[in-house]
Amino acid sequence: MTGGEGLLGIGEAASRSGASERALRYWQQLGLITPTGTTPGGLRRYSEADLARVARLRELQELLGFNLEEIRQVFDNEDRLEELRAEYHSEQTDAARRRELIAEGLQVRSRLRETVEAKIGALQRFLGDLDAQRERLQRVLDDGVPGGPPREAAQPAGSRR
Amino acid sequence: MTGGEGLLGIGEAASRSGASERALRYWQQLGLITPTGTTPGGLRRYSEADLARVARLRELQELLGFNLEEIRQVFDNEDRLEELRAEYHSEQTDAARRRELIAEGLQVRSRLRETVEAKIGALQRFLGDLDAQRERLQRVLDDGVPGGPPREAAQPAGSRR
DNA sequence: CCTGACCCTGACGCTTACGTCAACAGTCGC
DNA sequence: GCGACTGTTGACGTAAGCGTCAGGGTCAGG
Repeated sequence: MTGGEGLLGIGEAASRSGASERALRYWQQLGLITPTGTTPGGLRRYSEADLARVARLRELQELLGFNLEEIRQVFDNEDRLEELRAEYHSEQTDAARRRELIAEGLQVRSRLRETVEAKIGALQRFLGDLDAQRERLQRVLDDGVPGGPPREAAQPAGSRR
Repeated sequence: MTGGEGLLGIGEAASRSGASERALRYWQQLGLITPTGTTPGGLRRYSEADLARVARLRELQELLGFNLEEIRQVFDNEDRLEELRAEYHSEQTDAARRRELIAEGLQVRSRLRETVEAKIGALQRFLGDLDAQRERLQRVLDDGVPGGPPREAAQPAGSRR
């Protein structure tokens, strides 16, 4: 076993997360992924939570097409929510303040939700166009290829209705 | 009016498509967008069809997150379909051959369809996670903020079930 | 305490997708 | 056929997001 505790060296963290060591260091430089611990000698030690954060980063990057600056904003939001949760748990936080905190958490998620939904909508329009083309070709095929030729012009999505 | 015919100079084409002149030239260099015509002096002249192709390129780029190489492949497919359509209309093409051509057209679209659908699926998982978080917070809010604190750990999508 | 595996910090390189500028050429209305 | 505008081809610049060294330091096992 390599880890003195449950923490991983950067090599293991890299291979488990699928990212490169260079990327992990770079993301740390940007303040995106900070390893939970460091050895006295200055070696990075990653926790499972760190790996989860890496996975999330890659998801935002590849699925949503966010750049690292946008991802930083998302992370800032989520880290803010962590703070809120901490304050939420504090003894000297009353019910009204707690409602505020939760409301803010909801807002942050709602904003991200809209972005995601817009993207899904666009992709679905795209898919709809594709299906329309497919169906037309399929009909021509089913009809035993009659005189009616398949007409088509490559056009951008959103052309239905 | 600028155009001798229905064709546009690169400036007009750029401002109408929303792309830059530089981008149009660059895309042409990569073989992605070739203006329909050129003047005897070598000036590019863009047709409406060219603009549609530009719009499609930008869609693939921004919506699907494809890079120019991937877009080139999509365009190659579509251009192949154009050829197929041309052959389809030819007099000396018999019914069997036509069926083949249509079948190939369907295949090309099906492949692209899968890519798009995978992406939509991933985004929907993402959205589902987001909604789950929202609902949990909302419930806590509706329940008048009881003792049960909102538990949460930022985790990658695909964690439902 | 020593070796081998792992890791550190610069620092420069590279790719994609254009932006920008220079120097020159084509087009069009009058 | 001239001026104003528009366009052309290089060529170099740039920004993001890392890759890839060099020249060391760290750590666990024996």
